[in-house]
Amino acid sequence: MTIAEVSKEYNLTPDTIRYYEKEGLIPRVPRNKSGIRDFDENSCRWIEFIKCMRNAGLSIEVLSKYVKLMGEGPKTASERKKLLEDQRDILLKKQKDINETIDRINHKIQIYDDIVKGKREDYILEP
Amino acid sequence: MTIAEVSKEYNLTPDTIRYYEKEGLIPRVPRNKSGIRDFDENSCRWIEFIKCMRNAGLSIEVLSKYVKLMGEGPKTASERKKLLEDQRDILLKKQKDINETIDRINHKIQIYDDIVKGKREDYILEP
DNA sequence: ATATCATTTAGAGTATACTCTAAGTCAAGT
DNA sequence: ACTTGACTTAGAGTATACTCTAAATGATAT
Repeated sequence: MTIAEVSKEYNLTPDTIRYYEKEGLIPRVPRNKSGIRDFDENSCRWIEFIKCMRNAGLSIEVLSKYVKLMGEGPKTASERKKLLEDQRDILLKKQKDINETIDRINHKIQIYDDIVKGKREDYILEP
Repeated sequence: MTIAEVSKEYNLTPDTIRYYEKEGLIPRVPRNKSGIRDFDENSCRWIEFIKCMRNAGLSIEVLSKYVKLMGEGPKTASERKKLLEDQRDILLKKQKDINETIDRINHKIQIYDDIVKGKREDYILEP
């Protein structure tokens, strides 16, 4: 698979994919004789995995560290576990923050709905 | 309330608070005769609100827009409602992404736990 | 009166994560 | 042979959100 195909498949620009490889977010992608990347299934799985993690907000630095540990073999398993636990805890916190914010926003939407329908007066400058 | 007190109360640096005011994330804070900010209850409520929104990931640009609309009075109520609905939809998507990622991470943690306990072999370079 | 300390501003600097540019290589089509 | 078009690289540029610096001002303590 060429970088253009992978780009389309995962909706990431070729630049981003190359950047991810350079930063070590995905292990070295196989190349053909002229040095052009030829993504195999494993590379694609990595890209999908990294995209998922990035969508949730994990940093380039953390993901790079994780891939590095993967490359160092079984002896890093417990360190990888710790890293994932830390990131999960951060995501659980983020989940809480987002839930709280959604609730507040929904409450405000309700108020604006009332205002728009003339059932309520608008606020002044209060949040 | 001085900026130092507000900084402590909401765990934001004075620089960040000044930056938020400059970018219009909070309406103009009252000043004393020598030009020093003297945060009243309304300013504090705004800061708490903005902090909550920023924690959930709403951008400076969007929040600045929202505060600007607030300042323009009741006629912008429906525009504000639309803005909040858009942001809520983004947060709902983010929530989904995070849930998916937490599930995947938990699954991996389980696998690493087995590996660390010698119940399973480590993977090679698969995500 | 003077030193100390918090505050103010404008504007420069930093971190993160891309995104673009320029110059070059290579395979395929005409 | 030559153009086209996709790919390559290093490195510069951009967007976002702070964070720091420097110089000035004002209130308080000695």
